[in-house]
Amino acid sequence: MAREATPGGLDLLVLHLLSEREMYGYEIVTELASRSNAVFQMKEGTLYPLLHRLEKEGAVTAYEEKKEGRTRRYYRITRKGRGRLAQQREEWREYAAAVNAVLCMPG
Amino acid sequence: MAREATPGGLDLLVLHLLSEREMYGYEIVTELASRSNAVFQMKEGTLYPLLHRLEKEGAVTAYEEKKEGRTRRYYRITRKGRGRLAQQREEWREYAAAVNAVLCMPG
DNA sequence: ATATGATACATCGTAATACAAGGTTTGTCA
DNA sequence: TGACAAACCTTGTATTACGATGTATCATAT
Repeated sequence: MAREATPGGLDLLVLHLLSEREMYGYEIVTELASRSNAVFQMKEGTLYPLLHRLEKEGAVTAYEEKKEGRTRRYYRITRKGRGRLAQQREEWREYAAAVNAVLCMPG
Repeated sequence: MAREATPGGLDLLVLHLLSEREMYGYEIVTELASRSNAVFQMKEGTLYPLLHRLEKEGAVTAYEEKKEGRTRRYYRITRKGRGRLAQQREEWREYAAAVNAVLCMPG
């Protein structure tokens, strides 16, 4: 299908969380689980490569900080990242509507 | 994430169409495009292997028929296929709700 | 008469994605 | 002290959808 349609795009979820506040990797995993009522149980082997990729692409920046005795790597969304987020949000909306249309399900 | 959650599952869309009536491959492609307002433009390189897999798994059966001068391979959903359809429909519903929950979007 | 494009099937190689499995360090609590 | 949670990471692997390409038949336009 249209590649952009792939809503497996975890980018969308991660970028959205970071658009609300800075977070570190492990926190993203737990936050996703809690907000989705445990539907999303993102694995670390999925998240960390994803964050590194987003950083390389300039959608997020990162810095390390020691907090509560732990060294954490915090991520902050960039202007570019916000642009992508808006676009992916729209793609998700379109995709979901299309699936529901095919299934004859109400939005 | 949860593997089952992957709504990239085109199986869902294809099985749903076949649950309404028998269809042949090429028809599925055009039907998906028309119902989704051209959001879904499934490629033949995607569909045919998918149908073969569904057949091997016993979710559909197939038979060839000459109609309108063309030899077509029609697919019919099986009981097993209907079971899977119901399950995937539920998974889609759950997945979409979870995404919307994370994004703070209304259903 | 012939060329083009739509119909209809198919396969093969490739890129992206998420995961499983494994590993390290530090802190907390029994 | 030992176990477990927090927090980061990498490598290999399976799945998925796609691009490219191929074949054959039929309709339509030139």
